[in-house]
Amino acid sequence: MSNDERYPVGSVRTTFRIVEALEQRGTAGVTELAEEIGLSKSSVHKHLTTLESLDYVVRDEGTYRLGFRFLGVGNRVRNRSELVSIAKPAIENLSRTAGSVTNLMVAEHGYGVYAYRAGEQFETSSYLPPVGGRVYLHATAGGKAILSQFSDEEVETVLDRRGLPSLTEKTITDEQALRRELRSVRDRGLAFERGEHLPSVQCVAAPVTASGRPVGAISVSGSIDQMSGKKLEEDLAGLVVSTANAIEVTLLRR
Amino acid sequence: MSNDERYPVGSVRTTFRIVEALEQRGTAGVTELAEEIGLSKSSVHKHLTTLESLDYVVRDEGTYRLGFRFLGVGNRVRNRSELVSIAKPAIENLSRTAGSVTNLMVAEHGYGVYAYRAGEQFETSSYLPPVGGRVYLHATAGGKAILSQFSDEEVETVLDRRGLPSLTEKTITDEQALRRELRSVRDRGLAFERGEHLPSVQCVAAPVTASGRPVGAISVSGSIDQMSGKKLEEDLAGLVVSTANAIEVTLLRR
DNA sequence: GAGGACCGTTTCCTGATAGCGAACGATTGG
DNA sequence: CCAATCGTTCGCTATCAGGAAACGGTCCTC
Repeated sequence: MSNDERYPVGSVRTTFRIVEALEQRGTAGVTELAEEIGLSKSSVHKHLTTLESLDYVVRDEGTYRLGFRFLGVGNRVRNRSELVSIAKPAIENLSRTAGSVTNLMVAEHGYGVYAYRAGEQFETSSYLPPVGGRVYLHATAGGKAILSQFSDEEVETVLDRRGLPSLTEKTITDEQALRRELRSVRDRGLAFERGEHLPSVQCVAAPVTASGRPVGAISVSGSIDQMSGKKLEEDLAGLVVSTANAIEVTLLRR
Repeated sequence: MSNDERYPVGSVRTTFRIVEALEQRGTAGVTELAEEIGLSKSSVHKHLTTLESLDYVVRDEGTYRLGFRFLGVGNRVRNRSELVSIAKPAIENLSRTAGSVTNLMVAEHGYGVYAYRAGEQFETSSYLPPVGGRVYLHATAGGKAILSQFSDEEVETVLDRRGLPSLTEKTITDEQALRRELRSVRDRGLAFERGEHLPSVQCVAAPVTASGRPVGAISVSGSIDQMSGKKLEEDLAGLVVSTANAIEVTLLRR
């Protein structure tokens, strides 16, 4: 076992390597997984047997796949979050008035995670990161909205961990440029995303804070031909900010 | 570690014990978890550190909670399922025409799992099992619809594993009575649930099969005062059956 | 403000075990 | 019909998962 300081229980790391390989492939066999992970067949088999007994993996005629139990855990995590339950009706409203996809993003481990989304039916053309999916904070409107409320040191920690990878030709990859952008976001209370994450996706977001700390961000996204110019920069921007404010007020009154 | 044949990698079982304890509590400390699981504080701490490095757990000021990463895994599992992607628009339609909550249930490890739900806004009063939640097959309309397509031996396997626990005073707890009920469900292609799972919930479901095997069930649920008599037994029943049939046809044409 | 109780964390040790290699049936396909 | 490949089983052994105890910090309490 790789005895990294960060993974004191090596076999847990192994198991989640297998889980993540299964997550990517959808369905896979023992040999296939063993080769991918670089483990012996027998070890992989032991892990799969254990995971199956725990109901996290389903054995289907000599092949394996992840079970729906993960869906249960994931939904429980989400439903326990006070922020999500408060933001849910708010962004559903926002989605209806804006006629666009709206998201709640939270930050975790230096990534942004889409915790909830409404109005998926408005976006049929372009591909959006799935709910629960992790994205880079520096390349998304919601991510920049959250980062803008972080201290300089906290931003530094995120950059050290995740870097500034380029996702499209418009992604901000220079740290000084990002710092400038974050100052502007902080001043306006608004973040825009213009093809920095996905080439044809535009986005506007506002941070949600509780007692001075950022707890998430509200965003509206759409394809580049759906929203631009005044609609994006004024109409949608105003809606996003007022929704974020409404959520903040409700968070206080809980 | 308990050296059960079914859990060849004991520490994986330990880790998921911790995950499930965290899932129930929402947030917990090391000592609390160690007492619950019956493990030493240092071991629990090692597991939590590992899980945090893997981004599945979040450390928040000396206390721990599950991360949203589980939501990502769960959604990926769901989105990979061909049945879900086909059933999704169908049960959304069904929900609108019926004006009720509709569900897609699949069977896993002898339990029923709600894989997808539409029209949650129609049900504000009574509590419904969450999406991803696991329920007993013998006590739910969807579960009985699925069981009705199982062979006698398969039903026996499920009963051996999960038993026939009583959930309300109307739950079927006698095996012979259940077998009779399943025959009736098979004959009609329809299953009803009248307070057998939750006292005030009524439900009607139809199985979805692919090449003779049950792959899931479509159901409509509502509180007892919303649906009963003719509405439940004729109108909704017909809609559920035709939706299930439509899904079966699409499954064939994939 | 001193004491104590509790917390999360770290350290060190040791018996249990995670991972390995090899062998075994079952299945497949040339 | 045999060769290849699959999932599975079986012992073995070096490793490590788990335990006990001590540590440093924080929060009450008196």
